[in-house]
Amino acid sequence: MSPRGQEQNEQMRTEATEKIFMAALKMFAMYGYHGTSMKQIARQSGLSYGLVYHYFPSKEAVFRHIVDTSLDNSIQATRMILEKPGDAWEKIADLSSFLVKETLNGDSFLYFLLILHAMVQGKSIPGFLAHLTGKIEAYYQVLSPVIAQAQQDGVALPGDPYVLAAAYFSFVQGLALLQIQDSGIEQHITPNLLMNVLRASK
Amino acid sequence: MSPRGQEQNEQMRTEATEKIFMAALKMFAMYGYHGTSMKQIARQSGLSYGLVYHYFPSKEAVFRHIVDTSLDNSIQATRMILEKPGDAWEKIADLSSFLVKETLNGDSFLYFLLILHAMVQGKSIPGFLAHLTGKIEAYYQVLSPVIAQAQQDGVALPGDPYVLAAAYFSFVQGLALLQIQDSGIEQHITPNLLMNVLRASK
DNA sequence: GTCTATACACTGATAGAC
DNA sequence: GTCTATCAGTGTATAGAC
Repeated sequence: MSPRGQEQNEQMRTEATEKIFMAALKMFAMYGYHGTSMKQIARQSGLSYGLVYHYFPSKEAVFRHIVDTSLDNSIQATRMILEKPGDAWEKIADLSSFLVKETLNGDSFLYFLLILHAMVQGKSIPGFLAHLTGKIEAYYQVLSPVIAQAQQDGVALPGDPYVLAAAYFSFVQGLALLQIQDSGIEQHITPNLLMNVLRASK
Repeated sequence: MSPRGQEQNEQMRTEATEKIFMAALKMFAMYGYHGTSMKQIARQSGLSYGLVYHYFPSKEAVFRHIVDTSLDNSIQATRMILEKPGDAWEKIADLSSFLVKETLNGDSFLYFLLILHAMVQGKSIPGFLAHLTGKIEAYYQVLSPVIAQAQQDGVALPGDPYVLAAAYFSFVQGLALLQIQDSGIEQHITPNLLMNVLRASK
């Protein structure tokens, strides 16, 4: 049999995939699917070109994996914030704070940038956009019941909670676009401004 | 000299460039810069491959021209709406109505899709993002004085009008993203929802 | 598991006939 | 002005040595 233990083998495997994941996330988030080459990913990861193809069958498979994982992580983080105790509007305030501070300026900014690229370029990858849209709708469904509660409390706008959730996340994506421009304006975006999309008029 | 009259020559020229423009707009708006090839543009325009290069020196030149023209048209349309008589909040209502109805669902939807691609892929075209950001800031400057007036009227949120203008247009771009998903939600977005980003709390 | 070398299709751009 | 043919470079993916 192999002189390497099974667990050591496993470790090499996960280490390599982790390196590929981080490199691909960075490159795809910055330059998009068509703007990134497998050569760039290999170089960024520090591994050889062929090794990337040892772990992933194609460039598209890498992209799908990165996008799926990023979305799942984002949804999970959102779900945890909304599941904490407190009234509906407080939860929305917490989420908005998280999104503006942590996500738009912090480390997980790459996630939102990646989703941006995925949505915009989804049409050119057959079957991808439908898959992506399904995942994003799961996002809406996490937020909409909280919005419905806030409506009952009289603090959120009337209207279909699902539509409002979609509008809210659209605004978040729009703010990620603002971040790309790097004009300094994004520093002045407050959680309050984001919450305004959902706030009742009077 | 040439058997063709000068004006006839001119007409062929403008006809061809117009065809290239429309084809490139459609392709770039749908598939982005890196996702579109010159072959596709030529095919879509109905002209030959070589002729595209007769009118434009490079793919990048085509892209820059399309993006610049689209942005200029959008800014011009916005300026015209905001210059009409009426109080500040009415102007914002008119603009929001225009953006939601005409732009996000109408023909000029391609413009916003194109800008989306341009911003997201701008990093991979040297010097392009800075140029683009400059143009978009002109956009903000058209809207911000109207917001300032609405603040004096007590109907708009307090805060830097320029930042609010940036947030407003970010939301519009976010809604264009929603349109890409084609889930039907975008049909339920109202001008009122868009205006909510700027509306005073109470 | 890791690497280098290579096959093969496609892309941007050019040349040159008409 | 319009077209086809072609070049040089790059991209994805694979083969095969270690």
